[in-house]
Amino acid sequence: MYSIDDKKYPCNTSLTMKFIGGKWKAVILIHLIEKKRYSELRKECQNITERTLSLQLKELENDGLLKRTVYTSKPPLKVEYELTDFGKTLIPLLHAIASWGEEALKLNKNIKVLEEVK
Amino acid sequence: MYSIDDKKYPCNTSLTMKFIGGKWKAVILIHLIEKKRYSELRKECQNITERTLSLQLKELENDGLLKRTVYTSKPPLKVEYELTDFGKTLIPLLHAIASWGEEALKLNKNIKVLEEVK
DNA sequence: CAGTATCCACTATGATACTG
DNA sequence: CAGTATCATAGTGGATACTG
Repeated sequence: MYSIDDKKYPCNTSLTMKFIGGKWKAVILIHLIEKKRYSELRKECQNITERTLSLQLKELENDGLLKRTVYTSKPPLKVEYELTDFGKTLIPLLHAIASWGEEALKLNKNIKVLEEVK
Repeated sequence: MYSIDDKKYPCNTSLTMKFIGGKWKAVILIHLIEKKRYSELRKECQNITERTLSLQLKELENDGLLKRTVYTSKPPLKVEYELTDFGKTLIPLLHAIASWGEEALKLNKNIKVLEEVK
């Protein structure tokens, strides 16, 4: 049994899910394998709202998985996000997650492929 | 862009998280690498409530990841859960998730190890 | 540009008690 | 034994408008 900030995680698996679970975290992390600006990230994470992206980025930063760097002092701002060394240890896992998604596509006939509706 | 039952998933990664995301799914799945009865599973997934376990199992069954078999017609019931062939394709990923949890334990000093309080 | 503020809906999770 | 029913709460996600 483990705990972080008084929340309990019964096993290694639940510990990992604390970091990458939820609807968006893994998606954000895989896009941040390459350092990226906020606006680029938003375009790539289709459907995510600014509010949600912002909240998730903050959590990931607090969890020590990524680093936020501000390059300008006045608007327009330039902010970049990138994985920390700790975050980088997730890269193989993130690739494995993406690969299984591709695999699932072949095996599960309930998954439909939609056209890019722009 | 993919969809399952009219819900949208923008990439492979989000597709995978649809199947194993959430607080408990990955934990349940990794315990079901070996076929197991409901009561065994409940003991092993510490802290989970019966209601939540029940709901999650139903979702996993609907998603085609596991199979439920009832062995008795009257109470006391004997029910076993096991991975389907599709579910078994997740096994390497589940192991990878558990391994990263162990790794994180070494790298992240915010993670505390609690005694088994029983 | 990179967010925050506000308000709201929906989903997930939980506690407890009960049943075929 | 293996759940379901009921009620309650917390967390996540979303729409829209606004700001340093």
